[in-house]
Amino acid sequence: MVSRKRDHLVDTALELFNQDGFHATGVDKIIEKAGVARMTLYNHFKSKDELILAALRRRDEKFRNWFMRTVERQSNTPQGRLMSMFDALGEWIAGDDFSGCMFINASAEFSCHDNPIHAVACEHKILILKYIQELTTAAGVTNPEELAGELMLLIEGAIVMAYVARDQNAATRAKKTAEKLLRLSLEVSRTDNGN
Amino acid sequence: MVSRKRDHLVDTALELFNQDGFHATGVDKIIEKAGVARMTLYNHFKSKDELILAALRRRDEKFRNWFMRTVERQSNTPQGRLMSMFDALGEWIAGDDFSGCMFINASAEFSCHDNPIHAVACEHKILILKYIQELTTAAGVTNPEELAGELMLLIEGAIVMAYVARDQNAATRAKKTAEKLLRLSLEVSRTDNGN
DNA sequence: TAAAATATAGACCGATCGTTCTATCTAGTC
DNA sequence: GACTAGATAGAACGATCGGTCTATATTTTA
Repeated sequence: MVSRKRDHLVDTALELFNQDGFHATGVDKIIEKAGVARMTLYNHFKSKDELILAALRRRDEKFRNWFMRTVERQSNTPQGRLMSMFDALGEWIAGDDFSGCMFINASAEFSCHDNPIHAVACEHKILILKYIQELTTAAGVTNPEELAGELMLLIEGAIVMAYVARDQNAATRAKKTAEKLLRLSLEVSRTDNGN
Repeated sequence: MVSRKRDHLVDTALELFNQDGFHATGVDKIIEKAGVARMTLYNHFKSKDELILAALRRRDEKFRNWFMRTVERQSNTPQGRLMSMFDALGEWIAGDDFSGCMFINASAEFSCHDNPIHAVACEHKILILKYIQELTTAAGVTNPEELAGELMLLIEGAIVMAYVARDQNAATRAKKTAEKLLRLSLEVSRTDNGN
């Protein structure tokens, strides 16, 4: 049996970390909100850092699942899905509980690259990038990795501008730009085939 | 006379905040590294938050000055300068003391948008964007605001990918992408003039 | 129903947090 | 040389931090 207390603890911590940050969220607040005894936390996790890691891993799983499912529900073609990414992005950003990207935030608070917390954040970004690469490859462009890297820059940039500078149009602008870049990649692709 | 103690305090705090983050940097560490008495800090600043604000304001001033000076030294034409932005970006990212963008990091730790600290971060991003808009306008494209917004996304995305995911090529990729977008904007511009 | 595992409340730990106070000392001004 | 403003070291404040311990209660499993 997988402990429901443990799950609930991770979910609660996730919410608080997302809202207020990692250092700013004390253990006391977490156990109080979770309605759980202090020792229950420490029986499931060696330390607060371990709880942070567990929360980030859950976040990674939930977010990527939601992202991919949303993208793939909105469109059936690879090209369409590349564009749908930015609709999902916009939906996320417009949500009430949007507090930026938890992994960017985690990296900000745990700057040392050797820190496992930073490593999990790094891994998350790489997994997102890999997913985009799958889509660009399926779209049949000749430079799938290049295009994926470009779209990744747009996504991360939009997250930052939406969160830090409260730019309401960040996702829309990113999408428009992505359309231009996709079109360029397809033109190159067509040219190559025509040779 | 402007207090040198105060200046030194701000510089020291700036360095520590950049390295280790805001919550993780205690007042004790700051005064110890600055070689200054505790009350000297509290005579110049009402609170740690005020010191954080002062540090961020100095960072904004120093960074923007360095950025604009570097860009304008490297090229004389508006178009060249738009591209030079990404060389400066790459130089910054490759530096030993690169710990991501302090303003993104500050936003991560002080998530509430009403917080003056978050507000300063927001202002910084807007000022950078305005500078890019000046360059795109001078470059004579028909969509200067649009292009500036696009380039801003690329810059912020590159910062994030370089810091979170340790992407060594983020600035280079951003530059290549920027070249494509600039070319598109110039083509549109030429087309418009030709009508 | 007995045994084993898990959760509970709450006291307690030492460390650190940001902040204040005091009393002494140093530097610059008249 | 007297006065003033600023800086000093260091004790002390209450609050909170992450983490441990214990003794009791609840649940799960056999």
